[in-house]
Amino acid sequence: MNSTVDQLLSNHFPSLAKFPELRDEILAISQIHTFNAGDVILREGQYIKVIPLLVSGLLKVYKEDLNGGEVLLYYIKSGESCVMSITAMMKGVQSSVKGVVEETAEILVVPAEAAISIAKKYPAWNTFMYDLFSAKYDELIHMITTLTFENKDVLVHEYLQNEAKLKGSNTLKITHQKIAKDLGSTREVVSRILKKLEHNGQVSLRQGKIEVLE
Amino acid sequence: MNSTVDQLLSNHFPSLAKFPELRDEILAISQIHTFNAGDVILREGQYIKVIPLLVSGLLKVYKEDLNGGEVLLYYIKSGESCVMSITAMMKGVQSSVKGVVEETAEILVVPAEAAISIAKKYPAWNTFMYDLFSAKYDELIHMITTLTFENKDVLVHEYLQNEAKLKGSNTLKITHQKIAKDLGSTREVVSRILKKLEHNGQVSLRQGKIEVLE
DNA sequence: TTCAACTTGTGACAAAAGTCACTTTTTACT
DNA sequence: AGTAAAAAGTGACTTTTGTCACAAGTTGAA
Repeated sequence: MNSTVDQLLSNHFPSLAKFPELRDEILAISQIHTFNAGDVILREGQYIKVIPLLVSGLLKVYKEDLNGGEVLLYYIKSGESCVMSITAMMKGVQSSVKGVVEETAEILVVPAEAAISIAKKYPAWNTFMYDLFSAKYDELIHMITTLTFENKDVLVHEYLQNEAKLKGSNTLKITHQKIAKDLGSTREVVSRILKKLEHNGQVSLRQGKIEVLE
Repeated sequence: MNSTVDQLLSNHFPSLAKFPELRDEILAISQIHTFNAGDVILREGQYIKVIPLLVSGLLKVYKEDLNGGEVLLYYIKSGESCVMSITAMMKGVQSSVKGVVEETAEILVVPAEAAISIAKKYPAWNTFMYDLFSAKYDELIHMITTLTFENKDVLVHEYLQNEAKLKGSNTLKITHQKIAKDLGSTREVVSRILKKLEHNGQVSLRQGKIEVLE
């Protein structure tokens, strides 16, 4: 029984699934849920009751600003979990970020208490988390260097390249307004940068659609 | 024997020291070293051979830019360790950041292999690391929101407040040039912002010295 | 097809940040 | 006291980013 979840775990979280006891324990206490694009699965100020293991789809993690703005911090893709949920859970504090489903996501949901007990028993779980922490640190630090040393056109370009890579398509269905919101900028600024990128042959623009050429 | 290190561990890392076996294991394999202001104890591209536990003093962690610039990412203070060292060590990759001693630092040095084996045996070690990861995440994310939503004057002001807090004094011995370098900006820009802050009564300026008033 | 909603374009301007060249002040030392 | 080095001030200018107001285009549904 439960062979489907078993397979999902083996396919998408091999570093966890290769330890039979750990795998069995996760299978015993987790449930699979599907969320749709636009669903907000984690809100700022919310307490962490579950740890998500993303089997398929794509999430975006945002930090909200006081004045209604928000910045995209990083993505969570298949085979990953939410580092901010982990740390908030371990400390028993509220989430300081927002998690939004970008592409229909199948999520293996592990109850928080179970995750804590697993973390104590299985080094592999911690190793998995360390790797994840590390990857997200690198992303945050890269973002800081881009914000510090580069102009917005680099920020926009890297955003588009990231989107293309994570969505597995160079043709993005996205508006200038959405890009501006993700980057904490304004539509006009993004529009002008996109025109510049198009002029440089880096993208090709159509209404509601951007093709990433390089 | 070794009662000094024992005390340092108990005083500065209570969450680790309260577990006798863990404490003894750390004492058995760690050494205490003193570093002076200006010492670079971790370089970009360097492999991680030790995990530092900071007993006293203050470190600054920088990300270097291709064009000779650098940004201050966060501080490491007494009772903390270096998260980037931990993650780089666990993954066996080179350091992507630079660690510089800001104030004379006593550091308990744990060999990397020992740290790995400790992490497997003692949940408390991992809990300590999770807390640390969490704290540094918060700092990085706050930096990203400041860079995204605020002007440089807020960045400079927060920098000064941080320096004052971490150094335990509202009178900072620092030049405009140094601030500019830490923030990845230029001296003139920082000088003008400082003048503005002084005009607002938030700081008081003298050559090579800044008093943080609020 | 025709309109309404959404999306993008654009010019004019303001504000913020960076650059350059040079002066003035302060400090530390002979 | 005199002086060189370091630190800070400053004006003029450029570039980048943000803001505002409105025009023009695209799209999908009635």
